[in-house]
Amino acid sequence: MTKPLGQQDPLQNHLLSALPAAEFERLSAHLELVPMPLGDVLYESGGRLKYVYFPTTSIVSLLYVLENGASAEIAVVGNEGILGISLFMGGETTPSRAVVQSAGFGYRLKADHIKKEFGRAGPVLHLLLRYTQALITQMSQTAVCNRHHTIEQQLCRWLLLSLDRLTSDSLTMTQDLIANMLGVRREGVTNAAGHLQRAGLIFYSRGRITVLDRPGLENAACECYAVVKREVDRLISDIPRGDPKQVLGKSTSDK
Amino acid sequence: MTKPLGQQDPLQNHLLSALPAAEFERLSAHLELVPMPLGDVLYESGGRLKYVYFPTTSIVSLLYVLENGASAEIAVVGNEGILGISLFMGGETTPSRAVVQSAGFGYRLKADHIKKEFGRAGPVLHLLLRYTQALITQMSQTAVCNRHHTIEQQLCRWLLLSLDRLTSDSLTMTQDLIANMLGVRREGVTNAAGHLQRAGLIFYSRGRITVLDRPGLENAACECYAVVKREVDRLISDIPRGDPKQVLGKSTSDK
DNA sequence: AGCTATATGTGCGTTATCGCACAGACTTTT
DNA sequence: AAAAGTCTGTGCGATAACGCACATATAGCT
Repeated sequence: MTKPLGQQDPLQNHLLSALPAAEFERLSAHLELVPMPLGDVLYESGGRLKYVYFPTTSIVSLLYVLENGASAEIAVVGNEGILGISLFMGGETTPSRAVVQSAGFGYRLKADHIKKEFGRAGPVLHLLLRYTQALITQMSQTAVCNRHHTIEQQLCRWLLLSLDRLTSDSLTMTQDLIANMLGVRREGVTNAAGHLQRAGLIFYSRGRITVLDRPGLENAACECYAVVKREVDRLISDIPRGDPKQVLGKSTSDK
Repeated sequence: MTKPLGQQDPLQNHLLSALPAAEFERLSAHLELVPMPLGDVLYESGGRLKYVYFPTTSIVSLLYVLENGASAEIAVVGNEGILGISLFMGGETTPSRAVVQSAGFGYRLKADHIKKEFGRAGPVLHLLLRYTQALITQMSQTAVCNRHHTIEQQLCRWLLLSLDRLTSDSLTMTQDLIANMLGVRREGVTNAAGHLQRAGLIFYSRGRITVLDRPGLENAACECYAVVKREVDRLISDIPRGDPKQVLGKSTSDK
């Protein structure tokens, strides 16, 4: 299911691939390929981080867990991003938990290395901050979405966000797990998923969901998906490899 | 109601007051005192920012607005913070709107100045990033809160967060406006507020809310308030004036 | 083939919130 | 003093999601 080690490449991660060659070389010496199995907890709420992670073929959920055990996903991070931003933001810890939602691989980098690199105040810093802003957008949009949209709309958004971070058009995830991510009942997901299946948008069976009609699914999703995607594209994906001007965001600046 | 100009001081803002003297001197030459009247829109969704704002006696809400006009507050910023983080994060714009929720004053700084200061990669950068992380916590906690807690719990959280950013124990805000902030119906707020009043926790009348029993209110609030407060304290307030070591977050670092 | 885990389907009463309509109370204006 | 505007209270049916209980279906194991 997951690609063999031989096919892994740090450049599959969009942040790493957007770095100028010099920066990438410096970092790549310390990048360590790691398998990221389903359910793996990269960091726990309040825990001290030892690494940052650059997913390549895996997807990771950021979860907030309440005292009573209830939880909700506040963002999804895949090959477009990085995990462990609190390391370079300066807080060292966060009240969130990071759980691998879709098994795959990623590269990790020791805390010291990312901090040192960040301290150079060069393209790496600027790129990571741009990504952080995209992440902030995703979190905010999730907050609004939780307030105003139905389970079905949110399920569509969630499926699309997850699929965008994979190469395949199907993903391995039980309705029970999805319910945990969305912070709703499993039955609620069953209802919504059943509805989407009867509408011919998806097909699912025992923990495997396949998207049959992507445009239809986008149509059934709330605007939140588009807002998040647009912002990630604007802030990250549109940066061509090794263009430090753009990475620095100085193209229109008046230095 | 609001303090006269003569009583205003940039050091009322916790970020500015946490800066080492040298950095503060450099910035203060360009700080411009501005009144921030109720309802003032500091920036619009997608709009380009000309300034960052450091509130002193005002409170500002970050709102996300949906296509159908529905909205929800994702964070509150007062004298502990700064508005316009997307300027230094590199994105230039955000999909959120910033509205003055409680009239007062603040200091603003031209976009170029904050960017230049940020580019020095010194204490200002590190402090602003720490604050940004606190803001991220607030946004995330809001997302979970929207999912799992009742209107009454959220109202308590909101009141406490707002009060912490004022010197007084009462605030000027109609239930209609609060409903807009929380993204719920006005009647829902009326219900919850009536309940809190009958319980002797607050007193309100035509747009003026006074907290009578703060411990009681904290008790009626969900944990989200405490989580956000703890994180802001940890990341910002606990930094003594002009201790660059702490601001840089290097006290435990292994340079 | 049979057993067991796990995944999904369904029904039903409960609850929180919504949407709407309108009544009362207080403030400001004229 | 009257009128107009604003803020708050209340009632009622509709709806979305919840909590729980249990039925059914499928995959994997022995």
